[in-house]
Amino acid sequence: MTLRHAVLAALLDEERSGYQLAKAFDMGVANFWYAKPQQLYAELTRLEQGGLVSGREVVQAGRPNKRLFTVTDTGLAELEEFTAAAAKPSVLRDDLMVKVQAADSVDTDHLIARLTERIGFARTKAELFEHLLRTMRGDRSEEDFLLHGRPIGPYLTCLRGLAFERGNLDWGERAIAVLRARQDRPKTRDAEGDDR
Amino acid sequence: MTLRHAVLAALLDEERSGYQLAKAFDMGVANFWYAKPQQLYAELTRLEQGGLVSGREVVQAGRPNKRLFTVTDTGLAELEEFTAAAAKPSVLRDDLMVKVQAADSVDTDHLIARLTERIGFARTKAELFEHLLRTMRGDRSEEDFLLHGRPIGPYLTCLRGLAFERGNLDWGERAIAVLRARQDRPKTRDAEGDDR
DNA sequence: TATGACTACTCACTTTCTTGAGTATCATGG
DNA sequence: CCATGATACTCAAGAAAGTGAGTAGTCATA
Repeated sequence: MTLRHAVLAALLDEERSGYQLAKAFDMGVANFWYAKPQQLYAELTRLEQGGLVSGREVVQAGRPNKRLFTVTDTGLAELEEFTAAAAKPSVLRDDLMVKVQAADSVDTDHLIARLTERIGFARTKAELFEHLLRTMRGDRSEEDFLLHGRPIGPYLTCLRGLAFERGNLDWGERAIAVLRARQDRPKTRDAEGDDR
Repeated sequence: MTLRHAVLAALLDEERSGYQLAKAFDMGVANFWYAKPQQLYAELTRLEQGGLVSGREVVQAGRPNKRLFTVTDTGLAELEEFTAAAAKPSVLRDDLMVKVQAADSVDTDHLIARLTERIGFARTKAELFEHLLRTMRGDRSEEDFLLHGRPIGPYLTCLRGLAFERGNLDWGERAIAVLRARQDRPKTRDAEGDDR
């Protein structure tokens, strides 16, 4: 039930509409969580019913009206409580890992294709994060921003996101190099005969 | 529906019982996926019904009998197909990120406590992975293993797991340092009054 | 003038994940 | 001799997450 808290956290520094949230959570700009629009609208409804956020209708000319949501004091209290409780250890849960785990039994070219995809994706995201970080800190240095800038939460999660994507990148390149090298020289020494 | 494939991948290099799988997936030794015992038993049943794995009863003295599962050719084909399809971009989905995202509105000491927990956890896992890697490669060097050793899949995923945990570690320490420094000097310069 | 793209959102449904409880046997230690 | 813990699983229920399809108006492009 963390989507709930992720939404609260996303509304903290600015009131937003469901649609805006949807954009952010879908594009992965919200580097700390991911969700589909439908989930967000549903969650916002629940949060509003529970009094954790409050929405106000904004009438717009030339486009549909929208509802902007803000976190209430109850919502803040909920977040506080959530933070006070132990976080569950994060686990990597990743399609690509499963595929690589099966590397010995599966077509190497396919695998390299998947890794290449991932590298491209990681590179794009890394650039996006770098851009976001620059935007957040404006003209000051990173050290300066980390000490005095605001909001610091999004900056820190963005840093993690960036490191994560760089990790994807490095690992992906390494894995491809390894798989290629093994492809060129399929069997040597101890790898003779069998496998499965 | 990737648990399905994760189970197949885990059965590749050795036949295993549901119980063994459960241990591995629960402890996070299976660094590429995570699942509860009940899920695994359920999944194994489904896989067997679909003919993707086959189980054989092993009668044991002094303890309950168990069923060991192997991947069938159909199962291998399924994995192959799975690998051929594009992987969905992995996303960080992590309680702790949500908490840090809310850093500006939430108690800093709580947050530091959560980060400290995570660091401890990451350190343990990193050591576990290092140990696993050493065990897998035996007395040879990493380069040597990467080129000639087997199975290579688990080694590669383990490398990713290790890098990931090191990333957690570094980031966690950085974040704590930042939060502490800001706590000591809560408002300076540009941070007065307003924010963002 | 219709085609697609963007804003803004809703409904209904399915799959997946998580939780809690329960069964049964054997080995170990106090 | 009784408690604890490991092995080896099953059943049932619920919460969370994900999917597909649909509505409806506006705007720019072709």
